[in-house]
Amino acid sequence: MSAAPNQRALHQRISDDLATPIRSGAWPPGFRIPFEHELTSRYACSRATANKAVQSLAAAGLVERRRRAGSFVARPRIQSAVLEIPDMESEITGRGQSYRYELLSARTRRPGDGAEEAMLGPRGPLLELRCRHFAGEAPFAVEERIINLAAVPDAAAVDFGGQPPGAWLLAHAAWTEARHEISAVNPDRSLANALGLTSANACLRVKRWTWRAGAGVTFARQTFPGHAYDLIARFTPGSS
Amino acid sequence: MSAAPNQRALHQRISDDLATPIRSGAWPPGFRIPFEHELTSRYACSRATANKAVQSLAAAGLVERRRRAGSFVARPRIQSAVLEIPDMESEITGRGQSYRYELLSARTRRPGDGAEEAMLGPRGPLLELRCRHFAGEAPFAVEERIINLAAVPDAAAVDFGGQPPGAWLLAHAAWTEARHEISAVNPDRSLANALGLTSANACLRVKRWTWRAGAGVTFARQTFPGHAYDLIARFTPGSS
DNA sequence: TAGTGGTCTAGACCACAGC
DNA sequence: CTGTGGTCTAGACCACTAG
Repeated sequence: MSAAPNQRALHQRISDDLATPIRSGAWPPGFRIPFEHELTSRYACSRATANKAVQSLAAAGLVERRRRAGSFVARPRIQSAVLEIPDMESEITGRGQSYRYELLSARTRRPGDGAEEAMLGPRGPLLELRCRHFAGEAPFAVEERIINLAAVPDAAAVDFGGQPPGAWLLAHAAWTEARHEISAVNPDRSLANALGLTSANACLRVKRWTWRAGAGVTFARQTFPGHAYDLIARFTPGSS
Repeated sequence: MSAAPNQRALHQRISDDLATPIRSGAWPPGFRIPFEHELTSRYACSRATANKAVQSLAAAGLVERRRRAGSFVARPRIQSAVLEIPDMESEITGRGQSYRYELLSARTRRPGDGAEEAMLGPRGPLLELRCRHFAGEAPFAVEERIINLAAVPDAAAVDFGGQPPGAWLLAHAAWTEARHEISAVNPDRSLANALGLTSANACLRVKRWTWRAGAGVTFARQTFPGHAYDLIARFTPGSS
């Protein structure tokens, strides 16, 4: 006995056994799941193990625990979901299309007073890039990016004609916090032109700021033709 | 000794103490955090407690654990973020604007073969609603909704002129799984009219499907004027 | 007040990956 | 082979709350 998890830890098995009827709906919200002491006898385990199993369900939002009362199936709340933000290249190749990347412009400049870059906080000289991603022959997105060279000095020497800034940054600039804003916009003339659209065509815009240790690392504004791209968000309580 | 967590559990304190230098960036990705046995002596606790502290950081994605090697600060991966999906009313009142709701149409019909409702799976008679949410005097969103009466029979008797379907469903129809799609669209004439726009104005569209026990509960398609609404998504590793 | 979950311990064996 | 994390136990005291 004791640790002998050939396949699956016991606490994991208990947790799965409890999660199944919850996810299937067999145990409705408010249903009282077995007490820990019941689990200890049912599974012939210590209470620490039973506790770990139920705790993990609570952490996943599947159950709510109340002292003296027991643990109860939680009502899913609609307030959040996990948004998948795939890498541009894998998103495109995942659809079976060929991926191509093109640098449109690059320049170094001093920090300005735009609201978007101001969210990065104090910043040094900035590398400003404009590039385009293709899915097959069709433009898939235009990406406008600002890199804070004070936070990522190495970026100044990189040739972003050869690789997308997102890929390089992912490998070379760790961040600790990120924020995204998702909106629908009518592209301005320059953007519409780069995407092969008119400004009457709705576009999906994703803005992303990343910080490290409170200092802004980079800001990206990606614009997708509305007909070409959907963001997917899922919420399955307790993906564990 | 033993359980005496007046304020904060010891494992929580250890976890916080470790998370601080990670989040601040003082400990960079790849940095080896203290071994469990070091924590047991530093905090005068058992290994189970130290383990629980570090485990929670691993669950939050802040650290990666490797046998025989130790636990290391993880590199944040960009692939997902938490999307906040606020309730329509609280979203509007949260901006200091008054909220108003209006039912445009309601009818019961047999299931059809549309792709969106087909995602709900097998379904009985459907309640089809069309309604409008206002922020102050301005239309904020049009919501087109399908409710599977086989899954939520009570909905047939509800007066949705008085309350938005989302609010009623939240209270009366639990779900176990949800999926969202976010896109940018040009509204058709009817939609543009309801929103006080033209079809040249980009709109943000959120589609949401919810299921319970594998059976489709409801489908909602919300359309927002692009200039009026942004979705926000955050990723801060280990919000614990 | 009784009983649930919350937390902790001191020890143990095991699996596995570095060395 | 060594040492780390992974897991487990048998017991304990405490905090909170439902009744």
